[in-house]
Amino acid sequence: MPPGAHGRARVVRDAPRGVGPGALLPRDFFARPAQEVAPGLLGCVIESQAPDGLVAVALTEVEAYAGAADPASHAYRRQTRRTAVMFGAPGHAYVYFTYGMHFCVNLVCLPEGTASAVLLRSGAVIEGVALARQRRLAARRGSRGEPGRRDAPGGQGGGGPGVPGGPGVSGGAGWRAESGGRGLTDRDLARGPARLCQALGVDRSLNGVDMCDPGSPLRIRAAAAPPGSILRGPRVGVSSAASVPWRFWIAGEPAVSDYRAYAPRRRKPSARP
DNA sequence: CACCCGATCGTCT
DNA sequence: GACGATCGGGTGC
Repeated sequence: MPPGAHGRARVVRDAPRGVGPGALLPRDFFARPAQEVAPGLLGCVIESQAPDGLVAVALTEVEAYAGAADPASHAYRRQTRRTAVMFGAPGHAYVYFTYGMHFCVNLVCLPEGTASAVLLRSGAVIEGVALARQRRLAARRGSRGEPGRRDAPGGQGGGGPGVPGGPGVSGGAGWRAESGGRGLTDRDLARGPARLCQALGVDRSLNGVDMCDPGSPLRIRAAAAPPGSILRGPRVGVSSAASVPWRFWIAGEPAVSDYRAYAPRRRKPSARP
């Protein structure tokens, strides 16, 4: 069973009418419910313009969150300081921090005063691959000790996984970086919401930025997914409304999260005497 | 490959 | 005081 096969179903969507490929998506594109916007975002390109360079990612997987109508949404109960951006104007980025170490980014939908958003889950890096890889590796080091060890020579002797001429899904995907790219394939650069943010250099400082502004550090350009390529299924890691099929992805794309049904974590047993 | 677990902290109850 | 819209490393089959 391929990733995300659970509950999959084909989706027919309306292409972003009147928006030529490469143009920034207009704000009114986002002034609709997230579940309508979401499939239209697949194939579109997120551009991150930072001092250290440009990274562009073509979206392959997204999830819709319907605010007040959706128990799984951060905006389900009421507006808080954290979720304020979701209640603002459409076309802006809602960035949140989770698990004490990761960022995730959403695109705000519906007009101001109402909350709805699309979580960007995965993408394929189509520009700035070297920078994206550098950021991913840096984040990896930072999260877990091991500060030293810069490019331990060690050689990748051992019985490396090899995988020389495997049936590459999209050409040469799957090759590892020569130095230090231990196990980090192109496919994994922006696969998963937190990894996507790492690759793009997205953090708290970008919360609220306007994705429709050409001068913004984070922008989104129109592009089409292959016709008939969009599938949908339940959202990942969602504890409520788990059966709502508001996760959308591009069929056959390597850069899509593995499907994991929600499972409550076990709590640390209280060591009481 | 499947499953388990630890890291780590802002947010809400 | 719990618990995530997660990730990555480890273990064990």
